[in-house]
Amino acid sequence: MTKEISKTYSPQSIEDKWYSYWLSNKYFHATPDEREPYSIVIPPPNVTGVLHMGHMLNNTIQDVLTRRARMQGKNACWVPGTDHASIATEAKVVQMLRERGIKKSDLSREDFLKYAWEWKEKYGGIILEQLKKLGASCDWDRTRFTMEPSLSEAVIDVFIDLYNKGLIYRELRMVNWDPLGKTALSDEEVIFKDVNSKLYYIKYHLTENSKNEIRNSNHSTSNIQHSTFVVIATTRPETILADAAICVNPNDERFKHLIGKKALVPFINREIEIIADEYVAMDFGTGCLKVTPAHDKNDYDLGKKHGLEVIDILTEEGFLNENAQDERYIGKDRFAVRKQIAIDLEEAGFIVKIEEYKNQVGTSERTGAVIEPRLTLQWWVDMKKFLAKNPEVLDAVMNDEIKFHPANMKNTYKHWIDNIKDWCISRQLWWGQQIPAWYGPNGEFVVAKTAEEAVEKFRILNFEFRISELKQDEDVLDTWFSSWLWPISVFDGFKEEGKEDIKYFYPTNDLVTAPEIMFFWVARMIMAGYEWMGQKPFSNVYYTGIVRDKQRRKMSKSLGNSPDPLDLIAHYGADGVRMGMLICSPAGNDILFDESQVEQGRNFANKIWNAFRLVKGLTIKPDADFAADLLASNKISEQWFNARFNIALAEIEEKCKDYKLSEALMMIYKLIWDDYCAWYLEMIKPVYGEALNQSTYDQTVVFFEKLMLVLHPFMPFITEEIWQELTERKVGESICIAAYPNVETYNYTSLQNAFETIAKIRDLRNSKGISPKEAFEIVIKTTQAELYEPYQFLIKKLANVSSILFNEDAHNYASISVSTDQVFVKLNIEIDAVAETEKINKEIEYLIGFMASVDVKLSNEKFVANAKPELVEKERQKKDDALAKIEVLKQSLASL
RNA sequence: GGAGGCAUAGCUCAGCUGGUUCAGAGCAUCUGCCUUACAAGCAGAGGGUCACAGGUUCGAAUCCUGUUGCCUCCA
Repeated sequence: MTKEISKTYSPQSIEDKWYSYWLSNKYFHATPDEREPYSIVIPPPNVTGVLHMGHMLNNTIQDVLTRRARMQGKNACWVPGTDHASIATEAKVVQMLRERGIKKSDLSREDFLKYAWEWKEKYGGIILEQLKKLGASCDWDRTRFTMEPSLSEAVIDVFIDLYNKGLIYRELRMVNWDPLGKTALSDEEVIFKDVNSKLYYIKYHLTENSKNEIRNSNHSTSNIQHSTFVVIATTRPETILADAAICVNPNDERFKHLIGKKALVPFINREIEIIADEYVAMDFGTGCLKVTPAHDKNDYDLGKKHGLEVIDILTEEGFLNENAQDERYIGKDRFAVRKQIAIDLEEAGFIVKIEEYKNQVGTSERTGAVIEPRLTLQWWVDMKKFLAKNPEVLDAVMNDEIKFHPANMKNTYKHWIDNIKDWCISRQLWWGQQIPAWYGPNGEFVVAKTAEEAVEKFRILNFEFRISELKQDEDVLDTWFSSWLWPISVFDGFKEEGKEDIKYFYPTNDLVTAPEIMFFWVARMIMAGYEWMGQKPFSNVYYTGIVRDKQRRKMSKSLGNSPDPLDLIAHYGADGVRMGMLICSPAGNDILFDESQVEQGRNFANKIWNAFRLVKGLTIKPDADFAADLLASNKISEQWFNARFNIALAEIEEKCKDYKLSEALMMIYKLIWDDYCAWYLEMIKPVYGEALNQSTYDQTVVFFEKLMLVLHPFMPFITEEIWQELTERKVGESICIAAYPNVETYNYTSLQNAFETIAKIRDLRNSKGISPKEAFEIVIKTTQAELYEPYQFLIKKLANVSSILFNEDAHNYASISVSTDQVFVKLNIEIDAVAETEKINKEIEYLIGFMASVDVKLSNEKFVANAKPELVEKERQKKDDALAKIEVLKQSLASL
């Protein structure tokens, strides 16, 4: 041994060393060539984001897939990049400015964007640097950003294209309004949360006229109350100031006489009519519904139907405006008003009762603000029309042209597609692609790429405007309106020239993402793929789970239960963290993250490291220097492991094909730890101070290399380190681009009985408290000595046995059963004959019972008639084996 | 309210078209070992009426029905 290898594996220096080696050799850079392509586009993280555990899981999986493909000879390309995340980033920039004492409203659009770009240059892309620590084998030369000029241009072109195709329209509609972000949101960006709130029962007095009319009418049947007021129930008492009507069900006997009468809104005494519509549920609340068209989607529809006035009492920040009429509330936040008005109503005697109530409120996915339905002019994509034009969007998923893993996600996808709503794509923000719509002085508009083109388009419509008269739409597009183009735009698929990349790498192979963005992103990429490429964007979608803590809570900053991935890597090494994340995270399942898993990963790395120490530390001599029986025994060991390896490799490939990566990794783990380390290395390891024969050593190194190749996609760093050290490598060689092993033919040698004998002897030693250093003599009673004879050397070595005899007298030995045979062990302590007899009798008893159950089956005519013949044969075999076993046991009894 | 899913060892999960590769794996636990690659280790062991109740079948963890509990998505 030339140099000392440390006893524990220390990943830190090794990881940095190899990552920069990989980068400088450009192993991850891919350009089209004659090989089969393999491509993945990264789900672009927010440009200002930092790496969290979800990213770790997601990107580890992508890296495993990419590295496997690369080693399997494909031209693998994993495209990294970031998303401009309009609302999230803008919110961060606004906050940064506020901390510096600058208000967004005091800035011009241009100045604000200058600050935003500065911020992006400073903090953007940190996350990509962090991914390098994880070992991500992205093609960094291809790093893209959704707001870089060429990608933005694609977004604008796509908008114009869709507009020209009649798939985009502008309309005044009720939208989800985020009062914090001061922008509209799509339905997908609204998260519903359960809240405890109160249901207020509020009196609305009837007008004097109405009261008189009721008194004078013939409605005085017994079930009519002659109240002078109606009672409504609401969870949002502040919105009474925006009420436009009260609505009852026309079939509701309690209120029939009130229809057409008028009531007064408390405090402001606005007269509102009592109208009738079957929409009102008679059994909810009081049966009287206040109608507030400006602040509720359903009320808006109801108001439209009945021609009601829309009274909007909220500002874009969610404060009450002049329309609220009551001085006490104007200019105050809606939640403050809710509290105050409840008190005021109560004092003024308008409150009948207040109940505890559980309901759901929509909140903004990005800012967390409670959503207000708000009537605004927005841009929409007509999704029904879009899907009618592209039926493949649903079909491809349903017929597995695009395969979802796990497959049950298909149902969710279908449900969403079947119930699709139009997509609100305009956002009242500045950070993003500005909508290419141009307005003339009187509100007339055209959609055009530039002001010049807009002038031209207006001219065609017979409007003569100068550029200075035109005003571009203030809004930007939804972030997802750029990310849905990602698999196309990262390969410059919208450009006229330079089509090599898109032709070669599109459609991509795999997409790895979280299930919660199936609608936001996955579905829309599929739409974009068929609309502009006429092809699916990817063939497989792997949905990862959500990373939770041990108590199943989501990892979040506020709970403080999310470890910093970089700290974990620093502690345990990237390989350890990757292994820990993947070892128990089947596709679609949430992963319950616990640091002990990462510890397991680190321990595994250490185990491999020590196997490496052993192999490197061996002294080697030519085969000629060794006895024939030892060489033969080593050959057997080699043959056995070779078989094990190939069997396992076939299974691993099967699992990977099914995207069952955690199961594949578990198999590799056991292959290395149990088969290679615990069995194989122990089998061939020379006794202390002696050498190993050359041919076995060579084979042992080959096995080790193959194991490193198979493990490399999962644990890239340690495998590279060992692979480089196992044998001489040329400059520029790397495991990254080494060929992945293929399943080869093998001779299977069953060491089953030998292994069982070893295990049982060890157990015997253990249970009797005998030191492993004490050697035993054993006698094997069997009719199949060939199952043991060739492996005597192994049995002696691994179980510390001094001599093996076959079918000799074994009086006063301890006995153990191995398969259908009986092995007798000479212990240097007194055998308790009574206890031994009892043990054997128990075994016989069990076998008799077992045989009886087999007999029941075999004597069942229907079983024999219906079951597969080989199954019946198996049952017969079982019976024969049991009989043989009983015979052996009886003999042992006799010899005691 | 609608849709889908899950329930197997203390924990996380495998168990394909029903039948000895059917009750399995890893971790955790327990016992004994510092046996010169590794105590981040070695050698072993114990743990489950496969949620409950029916049904189909010669045979059910597996198929069907219902019940209960949990989760996810949508409204």
